[in-house]
Amino acid sequence: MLEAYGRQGWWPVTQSGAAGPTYCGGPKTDQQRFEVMVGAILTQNTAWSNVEKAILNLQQSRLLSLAALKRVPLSTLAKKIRPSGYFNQKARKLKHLVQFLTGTSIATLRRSPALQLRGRLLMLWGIGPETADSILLYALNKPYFVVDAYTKRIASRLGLCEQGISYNCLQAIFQQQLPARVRLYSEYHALLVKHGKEVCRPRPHCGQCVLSRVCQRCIC
DNA sequence: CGCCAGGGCCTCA
DNA sequence: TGAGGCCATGGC
Repeated sequence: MLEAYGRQGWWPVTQSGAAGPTYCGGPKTDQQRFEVMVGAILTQNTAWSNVEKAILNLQQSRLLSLAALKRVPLSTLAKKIRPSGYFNQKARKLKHLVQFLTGTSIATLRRSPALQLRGRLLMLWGIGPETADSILLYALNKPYFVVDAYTKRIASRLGLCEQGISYNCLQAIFQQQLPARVRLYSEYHALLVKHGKEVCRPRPHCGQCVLSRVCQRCIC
């Protein structure tokens, strides 16, 4: 996939001066780390293009910061993130994230033990395993492999697992087979998303699939 | 028009 | 623990 698609440089973040999101291969500042966490919640079961609209709204309203999100009323926040869907739920989820981050600094979070940190994230209302691992990997640079719907679909079609495999089991399969390196996990997940979006779709385009040689579902 | 998108919570067996 | 309902917008 890397040969076919090239480096993805996830997670996409906005950059002052740039028109759209940029892919710089990981967040450089606490502001970008915070933006990754917000995006991780907004993109739950939602196309990223819709998340971009919501993040742009937040940015133009000067709401894309911890302090601003703390102040803004829930109903106002919900209106701003409307394009990302599930906006009432997601507004509440962002408030819970903000409450969590108010207790510590991002620097402190990055220094704390990864396993304990994951547990604390999972305690938050609105953060499940995928969102927690996205935050851990892409915002805090902890080596957790992110499993999503694309990952499950591709892995099951390849014959690596059953369709109904649990999150933790599929994550364990990847983590047992790969060295625990942040850059590797980041790029691997991004490539799976790219492949799942464009080729290994619900109705797969096996003719253009670079994995067809090793795929059990391929009829070619 | 229907399907799908980088889930998670709640309820009920 | 697992299946099912619910949350909601926008692109194709």
